Amino acid sequence: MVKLFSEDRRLLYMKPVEPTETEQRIKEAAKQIFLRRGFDGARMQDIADLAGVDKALVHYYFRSKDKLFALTFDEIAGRFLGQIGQVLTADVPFAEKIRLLIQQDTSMPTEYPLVANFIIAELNQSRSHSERPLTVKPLRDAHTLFVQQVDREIKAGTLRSLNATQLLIVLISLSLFPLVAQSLLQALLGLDEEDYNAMLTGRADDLADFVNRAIAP
Amino acid sequence: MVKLFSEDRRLLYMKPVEPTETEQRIKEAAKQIFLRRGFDGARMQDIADLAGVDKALVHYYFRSKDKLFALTFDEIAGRFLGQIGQVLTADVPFAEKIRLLIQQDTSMPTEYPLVANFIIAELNQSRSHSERPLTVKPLRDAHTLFVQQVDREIKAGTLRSLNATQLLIVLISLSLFPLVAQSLLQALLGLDEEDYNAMLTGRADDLADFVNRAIAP
DNA sequence: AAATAGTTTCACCATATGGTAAAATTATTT
DNA sequence: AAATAATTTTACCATATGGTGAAACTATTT
Repeated sequence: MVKLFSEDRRLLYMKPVEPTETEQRIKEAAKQIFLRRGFDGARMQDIADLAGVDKALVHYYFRSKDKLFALTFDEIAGRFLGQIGQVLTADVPFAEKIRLLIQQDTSMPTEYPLVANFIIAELNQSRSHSERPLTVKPLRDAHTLFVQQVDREIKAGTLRSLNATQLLIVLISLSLFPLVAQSLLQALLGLDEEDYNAMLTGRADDLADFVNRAIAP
Repeated sequence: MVKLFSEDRRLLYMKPVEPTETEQRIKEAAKQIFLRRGFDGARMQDIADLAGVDKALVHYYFRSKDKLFALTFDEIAGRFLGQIGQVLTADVPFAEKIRLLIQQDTSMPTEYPLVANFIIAELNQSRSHSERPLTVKPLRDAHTLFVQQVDREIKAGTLRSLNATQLLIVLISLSLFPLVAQSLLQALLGLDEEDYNAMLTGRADDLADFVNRAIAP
């Protein structure tokens, strides 16, 4: 039996064999480093160190920094956007959906703000997006669904007439900005991290109430 | 007459003589580069090129990348935060203030999103803030004033009872997030830059209306 | 005009960094 | 157990990058 592509299987664009444990460790390390430092700030050496392997191994498994980054970015962004999309398309009453959207973001593991921030920062550097709009595709569908639901509710008279897309932007803004701009807001409000997080906790209900008042017929 | 500090006057922490035209060009170039690429992505060479001078001159005037960045950051952040603070403390009716807050952000020169983004990104890298909380001081005052105004309005019955700080966060979120996360939202909504900007334009009135409904007694 | 001070350019350095070839080692096949 | 393939380590390389000293040049003083 002939083995094609020997010595190089990690580079193929087909699902390779089981990912080694090493490979996983490197991936996880890459995630941590890229998340915290961004593409430009990340060092292949740091990733290797965190994974406890030699730098050459990182290249062995992922070829280049760009490739490793692309992979990492897609994974992070995919999960993140998937979550948002899921809520957006969830089959729950509208008022509840608002609470969910906001709550999910403000009650997430510590990593979440990093994630939101990372995605936005790297998208803005246009390093990641242009070639891979795929990640965002499911979100676009979510958008469509959301607009439909809003329009339905408007027709049903349970919502005042408004632009669904604008509402969506409002909701995402309210839920994500406090995470993305945590450092800025902390400074502005004069809060340390603990106080700030305390302030975010339990905010969902108030915010949902806030929004519901604004969109009531 | 003895001249102290010869050959080195640019490095003193006292207001030096007139800033040279060259010095200004370098500062402006630094602003552009740092704004677009961030600290890690910025290259001293690029700054020099953009300013049309030799790289050594950049160091002559500003010593190190860190120093140049610190200077640039303070200037950018100072102006930006100052603007927000100004609106926050402006002596206008409350409803109007909301419109102003939102409008100023959505009707600014193209540079504005970059600025907001830059500040948040660099603050998050904690590269800039910890040593220089100064920049944010005026904003803290603005915060205090804003809270007072809201509380006054609540007592006067023109506002329903709510947490002023939370309201402030809402307002800033609504105005800044669409700028900060433009790339993300564009992708999500499937809009190109032109469409996106069109969507933002004229949004202020609707948003003000939105908020006013939410906070009406 | 000589001297001094300030500005700009040139030629470099040291180090950091992404990346690689090849040897060494450890599975896996046959 | 030989042979083959996959993994890991070692020792590098080329280039990019922040930074600097000194020469060259231009203003300013005296």
